[in-house]
Amino acid sequence: MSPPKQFSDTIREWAEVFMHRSMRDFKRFMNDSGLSFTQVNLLMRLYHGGKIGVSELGGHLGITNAAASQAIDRLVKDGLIERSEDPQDRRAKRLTLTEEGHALIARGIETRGQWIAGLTEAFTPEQQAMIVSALTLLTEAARKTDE
Amino acid sequence: MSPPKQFSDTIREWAEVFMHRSMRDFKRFMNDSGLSFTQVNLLMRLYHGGKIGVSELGGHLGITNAAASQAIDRLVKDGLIERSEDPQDRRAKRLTLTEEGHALIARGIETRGQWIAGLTEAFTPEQQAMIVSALTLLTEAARKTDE
DNA sequence: TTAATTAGTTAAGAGCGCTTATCTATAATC
DNA sequence: GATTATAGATAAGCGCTCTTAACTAATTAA
Repeated sequence: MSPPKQFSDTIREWAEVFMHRSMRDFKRFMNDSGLSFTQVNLLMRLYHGGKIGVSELGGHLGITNAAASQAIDRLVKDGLIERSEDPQDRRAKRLTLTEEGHALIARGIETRGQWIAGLTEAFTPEQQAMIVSALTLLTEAARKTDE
Repeated sequence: MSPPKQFSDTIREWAEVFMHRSMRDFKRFMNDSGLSFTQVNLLMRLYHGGKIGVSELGGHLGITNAAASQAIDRLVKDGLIERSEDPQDRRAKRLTLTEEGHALIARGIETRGQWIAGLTEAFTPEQQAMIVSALTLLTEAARKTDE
């Protein structure tokens, strides 16, 4: 097999397996936490950081600011988000994860991490080191494209 | 930093960045295709292969057979799934992706693959080779745990 | 200071996706 | 052949999530 073909095949297979797995993980997380896809998405965005308002958050999620406001409402009631006035601009709201909300997402990420860690257990230390190097490169590159 | 700490940190960071990115990808795919999370999940399961019935499919998705039946109904109407009688057991249904359904999911996987491929472009050939090796190992290991 | 803009909320209504309960049809068991 | 079990579809109903439209309040521009 020629090198470029091997390269794209590898990536495609990886994408297939991991997309499939990711769906299962998300579904499980949604069921366990009782949250919708949009809600998890929203919490994730807040976890990822950066000041963000209601409308902008809705924009990222591809929904109207009305829908975002309602979704946030429910998450505030659930105690996962805190919504307070922005002292700089009293029209705007500051959205932050509560301790509980932060812990919830952290747990989700941790669970996913454990799965990967479990995958690598059977490998030799050399292989594990290689995987760590590769994932480090990919993570850095992904962070850069995150704008 | 001690080696084991570095290992778990690498995995956790990777999980964080890629979970975040995966959510965005799924959301975009859902919006573009006009499908719900459950529907994409369902199509993905069929794409992944293996004979599977309505109830079992629902079980995998964590929903009742009634819900699965309804979801399938909509996908059949959309022309993404074919539902035919199983000649072996006429109570059961054979569920298969139509050409259109298959192409839709393949396109989603392809898009994701392109993103990864784009990430690696900036790397040296040696780094790319390492990433390919690492992903190959991870893909194989993940396939094994997929039962 | 008045007018226009911006951030967010609220209200009404539509549709989706889920549940339980009921139903039909086929298959397996006695 | 009669009973029981299984696969799936259908119905009624509930709650969630989205939309558009109208609203309040704060900020910016004229």
